[in-house]
Amino acid sequence: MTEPGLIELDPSVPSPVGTLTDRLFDALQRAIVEGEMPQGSKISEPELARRHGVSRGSLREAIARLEACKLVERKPNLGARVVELSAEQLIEIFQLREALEGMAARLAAEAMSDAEIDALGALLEQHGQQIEQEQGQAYFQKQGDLDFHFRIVQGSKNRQLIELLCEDLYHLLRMYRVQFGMRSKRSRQAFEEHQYLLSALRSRDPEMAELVMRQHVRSSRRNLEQALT
Amino acid sequence: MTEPGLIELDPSVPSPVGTLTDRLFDALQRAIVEGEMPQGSKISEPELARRHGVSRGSLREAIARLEACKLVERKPNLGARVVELSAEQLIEIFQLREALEGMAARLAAEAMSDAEIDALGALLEQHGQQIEQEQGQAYFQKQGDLDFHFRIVQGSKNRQLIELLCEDLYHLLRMYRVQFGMRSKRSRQAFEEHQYLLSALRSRDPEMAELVMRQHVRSSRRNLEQALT
DNA sequence: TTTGCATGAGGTGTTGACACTTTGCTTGCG
DNA sequence: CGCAAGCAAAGTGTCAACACCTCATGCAAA
Repeated sequence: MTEPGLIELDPSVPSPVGTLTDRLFDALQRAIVEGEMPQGSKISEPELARRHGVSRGSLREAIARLEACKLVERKPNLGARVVELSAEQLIEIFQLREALEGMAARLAAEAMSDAEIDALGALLEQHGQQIEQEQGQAYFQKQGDLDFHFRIVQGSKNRQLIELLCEDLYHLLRMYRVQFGMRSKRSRQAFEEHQYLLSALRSRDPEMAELVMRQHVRSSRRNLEQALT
Repeated sequence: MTEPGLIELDPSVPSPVGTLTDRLFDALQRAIVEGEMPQGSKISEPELARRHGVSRGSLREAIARLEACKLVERKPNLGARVVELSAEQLIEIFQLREALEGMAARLAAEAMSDAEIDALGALLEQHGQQIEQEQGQAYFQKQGDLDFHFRIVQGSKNRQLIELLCEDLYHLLRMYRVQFGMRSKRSRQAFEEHQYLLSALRSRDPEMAELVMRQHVRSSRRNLEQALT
């Protein structure tokens, strides 16, 4: 009954965007990050495939991508397991971040447009108000922290950096945050450091931007190391 | 006729180590890096599967891993292509290296054992002799350069760094080297810089090690930028 | 001649089934 | 009673076939 040249847009079925494997990957990534699939739990391909109503082939491709993101580990003939998060690995990731985001800040100081920097300033102002009003809401702060770092990385305009941090590492980080229930009390100090970084960007000072960002990430790491021992 | 408890080791059939997808991945990775599959060339799944004598399912899993390594790009319903290498991307990769290997050197200055540092010194001595004798053989030098950097990264003892650099980025780098036919004339200077780094490691000076490594990578990048314009 | 649509071939996305490996349990022997 | 060999069930690795999409070729109409 549908006109052959017309496209049906049914809002109740939210456009099946992308391939089936893509959607599976997104769903599983979210499930793992949110902790719905516990750390170290075994992944049974037949069961998962049945629960999601797809075939094992598609599922296996999605799992392969998850493996590339370091969210699952697979051993030949033994199957896949959700990664086990250790304090050591978290430290290692923060060392990575110190190097990568430091470089991102350095590049951003030259590559970001004035408009982007202004938008970043607006975001920070908003964060400041949130801190004033609801000091208990550490969750939003954490999300805001990631937003801030996200924009710096985007501002570097370095595609390698962007993909590496935004499509792999940040998901891992969110997973740690959710599962360790991390809600640090340095939100005020972090907010100040963010403002220092904004100043460095406004001054178009790459050296200073990198220095501040590295110090910022390093402080977070030290704070973690203390909390984890 | 074979003893049930004995394992047959037939040298003519070089031990089918790992899964079929693993071997396919290795073979394709090599083929792409060596340039046997030209940049930007389309990958026809049926044809490749037939040429390697495997099914499309296994091949697709291997391709998915190659995509994670940034060696191929895939668009839904359009298929996979070998990546196109651009000068801009190469620059971006060197910016990544500056940050990552700088951090690796910093960590290595504290984490490497004395024995590892001594072995590194021996390797450098060997490189020095090669430079004296056969100055035309830039190929071995390049391989040697990668060996050197490889050991530093291993020495950082940071698993995230090691996997990221040694299992993904260095393959991309080798691809650029092979396909751009890069044989720089800074091998003597690079050799000197390697020796400075060794000194910093021997002194157990993380700050200095990072500084020297970053300067080293930055010099390579500048040299490239000049050669590519 | 040019534009537009239909049609076919090739290729990708997805599926269900088969073969081999691992694992836990059972069974028989020391 | 303990232990090793073997057996069965579940799970992974691999394959061949089906469904849908894309692109190119050719035909028809303006």
